[in-house]
Amino acid sequence: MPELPEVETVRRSLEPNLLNKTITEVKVFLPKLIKIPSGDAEAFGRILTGRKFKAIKRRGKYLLLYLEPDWVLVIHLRMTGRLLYIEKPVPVEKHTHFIFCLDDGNELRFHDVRQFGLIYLVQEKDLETIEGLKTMGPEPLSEDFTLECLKNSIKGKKQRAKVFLLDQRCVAGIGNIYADEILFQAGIHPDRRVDTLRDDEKEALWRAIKDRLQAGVDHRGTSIKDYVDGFGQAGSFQNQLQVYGKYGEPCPRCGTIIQRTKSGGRTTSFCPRCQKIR
DNA sequence: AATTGTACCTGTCAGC
DNA sequence: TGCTGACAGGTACAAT
Repeated sequence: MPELPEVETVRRSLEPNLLNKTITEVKVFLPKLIKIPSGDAEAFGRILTGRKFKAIKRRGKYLLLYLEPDWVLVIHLRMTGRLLYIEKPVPVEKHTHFIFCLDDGNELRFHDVRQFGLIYLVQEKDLETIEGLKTMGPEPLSEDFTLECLKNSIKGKKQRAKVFLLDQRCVAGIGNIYADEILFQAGIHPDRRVDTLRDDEKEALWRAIKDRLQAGVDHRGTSIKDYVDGFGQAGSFQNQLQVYGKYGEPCPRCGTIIQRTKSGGRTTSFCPRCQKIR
């Protein structure tokens, strides 16, 4: 589910509520989601209890909750994960797998219908033991992500454009929705090999990556089924989508029927006229 | 080394 | 009203 804009929206909604709060109790209902320390709910709860949140960050699609003095609770929401700050008494739902009780009397809950979410508890010096974080590509909304940076990332690769965008080692945080929207805006066919892109096309791709992800953040994410922010609020970027999930409908730019294919095992929607393979 | 397939789960929706 | 199969914002791992 959540891609960079959704995870960033969750981060922003949680940050003011968690900063300087202390965890008073941890309830674990599904230990298998704890990857480090592997399935160990007892150690997980023991280490977290009594610790205070000192920073709430994001890297790609990972949320990084920093605790004093040097622990990091790393959470990946995968497809259907939700992190919710609960202020009023709410019954524990069927798919609530973790509850972090806070010293303000409120709770942080992790909820995940499909149970794909991943949770790690590591010390700061060990963040790189999380393979996905260690190999993560550049952060696309940072100032460091220049056109040159994208060109460097493309260098030596022969992937098709859609697969390239979905590969977290190439660029961080892009998933199936934003990949389709980025390629449409850039006018690039999803099956185009990245090593055949001209300079002007690389620049269009770079601009579209920045523009579509920023637009997603500005609209507080895309809520199609499950995604909500830390307050349970939906985003609105689903109203701005041009091609994602719109196969069979006319292209908003030229009216040609949007086609559907598979790239890297994922359903892909694109306009065969605006996104020529060339 | 790079690519493709499969596994992990539950829920929803279309078609019969 | 079932039942079945396809599909869903993702990635880790095995197989090729």
